[in-house]
Amino acid sequence: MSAPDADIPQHRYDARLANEIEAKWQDRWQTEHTFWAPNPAGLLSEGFEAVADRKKLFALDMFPYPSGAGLHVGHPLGYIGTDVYARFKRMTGHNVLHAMGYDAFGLPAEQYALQTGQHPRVTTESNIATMRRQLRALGLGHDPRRSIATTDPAYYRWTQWIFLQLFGSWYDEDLDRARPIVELIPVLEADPESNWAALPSRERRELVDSYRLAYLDDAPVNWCPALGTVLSNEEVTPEGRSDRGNHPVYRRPLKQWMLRITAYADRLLADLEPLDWTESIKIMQRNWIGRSEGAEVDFAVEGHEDTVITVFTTRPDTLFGATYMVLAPEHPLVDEITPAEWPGASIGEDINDIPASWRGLFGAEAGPAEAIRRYREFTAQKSELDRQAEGKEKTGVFTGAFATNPVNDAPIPIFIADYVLMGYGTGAIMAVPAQDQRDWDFAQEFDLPIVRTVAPPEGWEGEAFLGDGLAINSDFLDDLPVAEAKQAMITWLEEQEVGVGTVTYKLRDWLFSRQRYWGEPFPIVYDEDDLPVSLPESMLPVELPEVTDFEPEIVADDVESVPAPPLARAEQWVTVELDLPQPEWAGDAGGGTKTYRRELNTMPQWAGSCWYYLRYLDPTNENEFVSPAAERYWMAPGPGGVDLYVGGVEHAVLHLLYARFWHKVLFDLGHVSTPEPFQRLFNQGYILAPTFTDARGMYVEASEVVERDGRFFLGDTEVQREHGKMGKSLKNAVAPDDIYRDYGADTLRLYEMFMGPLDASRPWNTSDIIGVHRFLQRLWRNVIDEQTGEPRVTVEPTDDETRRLLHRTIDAVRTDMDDLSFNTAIARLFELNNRLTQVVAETGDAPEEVVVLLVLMTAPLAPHAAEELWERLGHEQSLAHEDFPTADPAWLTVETVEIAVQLNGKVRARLTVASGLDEAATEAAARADARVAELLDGKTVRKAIIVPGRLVNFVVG
RNA sequence: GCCCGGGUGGUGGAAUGGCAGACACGACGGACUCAAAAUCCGUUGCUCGCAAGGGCGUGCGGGUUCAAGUCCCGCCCCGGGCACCA
Repeated sequence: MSAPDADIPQHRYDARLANEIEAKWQDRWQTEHTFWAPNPAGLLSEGFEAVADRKKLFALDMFPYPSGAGLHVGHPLGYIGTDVYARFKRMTGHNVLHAMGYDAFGLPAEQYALQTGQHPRVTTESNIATMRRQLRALGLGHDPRRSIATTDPAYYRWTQWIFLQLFGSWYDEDLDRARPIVELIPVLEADPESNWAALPSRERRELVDSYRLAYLDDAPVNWCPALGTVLSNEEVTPEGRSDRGNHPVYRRPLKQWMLRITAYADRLLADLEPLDWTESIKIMQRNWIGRSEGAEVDFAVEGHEDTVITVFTTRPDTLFGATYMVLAPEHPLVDEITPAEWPGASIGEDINDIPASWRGLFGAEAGPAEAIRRYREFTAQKSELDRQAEGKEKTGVFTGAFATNPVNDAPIPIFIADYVLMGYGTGAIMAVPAQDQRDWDFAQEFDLPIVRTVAPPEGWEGEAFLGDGLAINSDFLDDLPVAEAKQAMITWLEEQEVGVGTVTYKLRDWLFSRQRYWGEPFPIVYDEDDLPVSLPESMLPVELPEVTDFEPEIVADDVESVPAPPLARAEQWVTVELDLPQPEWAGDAGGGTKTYRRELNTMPQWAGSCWYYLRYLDPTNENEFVSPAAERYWMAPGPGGVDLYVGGVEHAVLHLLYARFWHKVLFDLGHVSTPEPFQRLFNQGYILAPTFTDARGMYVEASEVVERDGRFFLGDTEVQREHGKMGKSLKNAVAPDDIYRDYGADTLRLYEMFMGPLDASRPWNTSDIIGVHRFLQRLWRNVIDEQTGEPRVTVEPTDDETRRLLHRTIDAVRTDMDDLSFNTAIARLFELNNRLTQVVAETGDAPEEVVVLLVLMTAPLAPHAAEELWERLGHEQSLAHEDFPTADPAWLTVETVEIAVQLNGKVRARLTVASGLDEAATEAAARADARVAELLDGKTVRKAIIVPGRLVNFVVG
């Protein structure tokens, strides 16, 4: 770059020429529709006959959010990987679908609107344009007709339609699948408990609503009054404040839309097994679903004949060791069971009969109710951070009530404590300190009895024993190992009707509404009874109303204030006159034109990304979300689903779980033909880069830091180097545009693929880029005369050795490409090209038989340069659909091989022998070698290990 | 704390239990050049040795095996996930 232009040959492959070539081919691919993937039928079927006999391949990237900051070089790693794979598959007999769309709803555009008054749609469209430009410059082979944005009404119309499918169905536990809601009515009619026939219309609707896969519930949400919105858990800091603005965030119940994902817990778990995903992602999903087998046990409360407290336990076998009980502080039965006075005090005995610690931290004198009230106050104001900092420190308070242990009728005290969570199991536990460490810690703190019911191993000096052992102190369970004891206890509980074997999940139903503007409106209105009514399909899409003021309604910064979603500001839109048909089963309610109130919440950002891959299949269909023909063609063959899905591990749980859930609902309702959406999932690594922090620990702009003698400076101040994921927040982003400018897009593609295996994170190092750039330059120079720009190839056959390397390379590159091992594929191409460079140096020309195949092999990785070489070699058509080279088996064999000769496992000599020798011949050849004979001289060979073609190991005495 | 990944030259990385370090960057030497850049050729794990040749070497300590980066056991460190889930 520093040399004067006059010194550079006009046709050298440098950044200038690369940019020219790249712009040219990006235009040609666009005008020639090179990457249009034909559907079998319908609007996008043009050209299908030509590929009808090919296999389909659906390669997919995780849906990007078009950020205003533009891309950095870390973003496209996965996109390049899928593009290389897609191009390779296109050259090996596949009809390849590869497209890119934009997950464009979401908070950043809305917050930008708050600051500037610019409508989120304007911001979003501008961001999408920027991202399209940056991705186009990478030469990605996407079908441009299939590029969609979630914010497009023609797209979110179908997101709303899918919501209507969820709203319009229920989960049949007997058939273990979702069914249309109309099929619920006969079930309710047949159920004597439902009393269906006698129910008035409103109660029928409420009953049916309680079965829907999309239902309304009072769910606790992260409500931030200062920002006027709910926040996702990710947007709340560990201190319980808003990530943006540091405002207080409160947990408070609000009526919210919920999706019944828990109905699918078992299927989401079981169907994970056969998928071609990494085990670690499967484990993360399994943990998130959190299936636990155990039992529910009913405990009677002393003095309250009609009250039972149900606990969930995974260890019913330890019931004899349950010496107390704990409820979550907010458990609904707490107030009911709490007596007016501490036991003992009421009959004139000394209040001090109850250990002081049981009576809580404050307010003991005023009785148990006050002690509980104070404890609840104390736990409510504890932040998440406090709770973590306290670690095992257990707090709680005695309710004053006792329960009866059903196995031995022993009275056991009932406590409340914040180590029991209302959100899991039944919100109540039987505490077994001998077999549970948390219960042990609590028992120590509160001087509660500990009864071992599983014999710990000899010499056990630990506290709670969680391992397997024989039951003790457990009457009819004694001497049974844990698994058998569990089963025996469950049988007993069920016989006595005081418990039942059951399964519990950590997975919660999905809170699906947000008090935001920039999201999909719900296709729901409310009638005069405040019950939800779905809008008919013909009214879709429900378009976002235009508002000019995005400022949320700032209300008092306290827990009680009621949120007003931004859509409430669209006053003309909020109410609507409609004549909506009532379902027959709802009886005589409604009908006729009425005033309805619209749902003012919007859907969360996950909604659009739950099904975008299906819309890629048939993006312009105005009658269906996807045509059955297109869906079956691209999704159904083989094991079913997307053939390759590449994305970051940050979506290991939420997106992948939500999308699988929606897919299963659509599957149950007959809209898609496979139970799982993504057959093969591949997680690409991150691009890391050095970060620099100043004395205050703040990140400084990495590009402005200079190194001097191994130390780093920003101006005159020294800064500390660390490493982190590349990104705006760490101020270490490298823009792809800079790399295009200095080297070209092919070099960037090749570098990102060469850095290391696709699934590993790797540090960005701009100085390494020159290596892959040199490869392209050398390849170019081997094919093209740098002075004239004309090809310099010969039809003369090459030498046998080069030809063998050529075919070995083809063989290896094919395997590597299939395995997504692009870094080793590139290394193979380097080797072949280096050999070609030697041949050119020796003979003055490049043999065409090598050049043609090398160019084709390079094409998936560096497509622009390969296309240009291909054209200059005399081809008129793009090589995108050419056949990838096939190795000739005749040239994969070698005449001689070098084998190692070891003595006692150490290599002492190497020798060249004919290939294909058997063991005896190999040993004979080794012994015949002079050097080996010398080594073996005077030694006794006790054993000889022969690995033909590899090595001989003489074990000598 | 629990559950996953991962520790290989100066650097990124490569190796179906069978010759550790392919390929690339960097460094060093050479050719070309007035010179530099670019390009091309060579050397490059550490170490002892003039050499021939030897010793050591894949986070640490053991083990299995004719043979271990790879398999087993016990640790250390780094990255990620979950976290009072009964």
